[in-house]
Amino acid sequence: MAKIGQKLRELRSRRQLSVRVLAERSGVSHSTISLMERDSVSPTLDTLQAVLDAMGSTLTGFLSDIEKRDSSPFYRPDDQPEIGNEEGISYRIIGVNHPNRNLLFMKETYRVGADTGKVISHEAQEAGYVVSGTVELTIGTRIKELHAGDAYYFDSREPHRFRNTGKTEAIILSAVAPPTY
Amino acid sequence: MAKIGQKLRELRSRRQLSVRVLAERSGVSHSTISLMERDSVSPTLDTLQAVLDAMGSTLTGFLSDIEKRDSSPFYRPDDQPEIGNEEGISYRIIGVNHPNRNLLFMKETYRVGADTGKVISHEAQEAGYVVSGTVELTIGTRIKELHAGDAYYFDSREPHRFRNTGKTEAIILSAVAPPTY
DNA sequence: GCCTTTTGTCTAATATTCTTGACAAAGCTG
DNA sequence: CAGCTTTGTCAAGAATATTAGACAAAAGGC
Repeated sequence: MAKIGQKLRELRSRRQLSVRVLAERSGVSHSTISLMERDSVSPTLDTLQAVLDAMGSTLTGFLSDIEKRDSSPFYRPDDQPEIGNEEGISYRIIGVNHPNRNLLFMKETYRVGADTGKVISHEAQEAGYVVSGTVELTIGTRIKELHAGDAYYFDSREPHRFRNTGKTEAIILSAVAPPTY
Repeated sequence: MAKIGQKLRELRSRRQLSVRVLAERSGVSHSTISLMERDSVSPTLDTLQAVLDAMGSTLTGFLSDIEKRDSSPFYRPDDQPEIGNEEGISYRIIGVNHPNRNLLFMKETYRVGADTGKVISHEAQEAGYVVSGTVELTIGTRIKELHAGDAYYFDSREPHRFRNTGKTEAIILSAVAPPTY
């Protein structure tokens, strides 16, 4: 359960509003507000928005404060969730907890023979560094085999393809921005 | 109902995840995800967060995109919600829709005789300009009567008090930053 | 002091979200 | 084409959020 109660009450107190006045102004019942402030419910997006509206706040503004509060800047392996799906390819994200991220940083792992196939992404730029293994990278019509120490930087709009052509697992550290992701 | 469905589906498609895979990974049932993507429910904060987590996204990042989409930079009087409470005093906020606001801009209206009483705010700075009317402003131990054209700038930590000492309604335009508000 | 109003919380009933399981359509395999 | 898997959606029940109303405690008013 997201702990938004305290912050919610702070906002209300600062405005010197009673639970009931805020209720009437937001169109949400007084009991719901009371419950929310004590973290005994996980409010619906709509009701939370209604309450924040009535106080001149926004979901984004409000939640970014909340998320900042319990976000650590350190990420051990366990804190790097897998976001990919493809067979034999792992994308582990660094910085999940960062509220308003404008950078997607990942650790990519390719099994022997793994292949992304042709990919065309949204508008963004992408850079990476091969930590270990061998990866054949195709960008548009250009192909190159990259080894540990090699790197790349391209526009995600161009069709691109990663393929592990080596005999061992390949590891890449990469960054994408902006992360409309 | 907040229209998050489309964006949610975008995120999922981009990762080439099926509804069911995302369901398993997030711990949220497949049907719920389907419902969310078609905007037929207003999800709970918890479930939305769970789904976003599974895709390496965050509430803030996700919602700021959503709110950006339908936020107009223009605010007519009707779009300037009242956020105050005190008798005879109106605080109308400019820029409610702006997702990640770091400035609180307000139009304050004081009826004849209206008085805020002594106020001590959180850490912030505050500036304002008297548009019309007469306002007696107390900051710490300093008192001054301000008329149309006069202005002020002080640290919100200092106890302050606004009082309409004129014979007409007084109007102030003010700004506070940061708006932990 | 006594009355009234306002404060936040709690409870029972209602409305909504969420889940489990079933369904048809589309894609794949042979 | 038949059979199998995977796709997203739908329907009924379980779980949870939300509401209306009652309650006690605190705050004024006189």
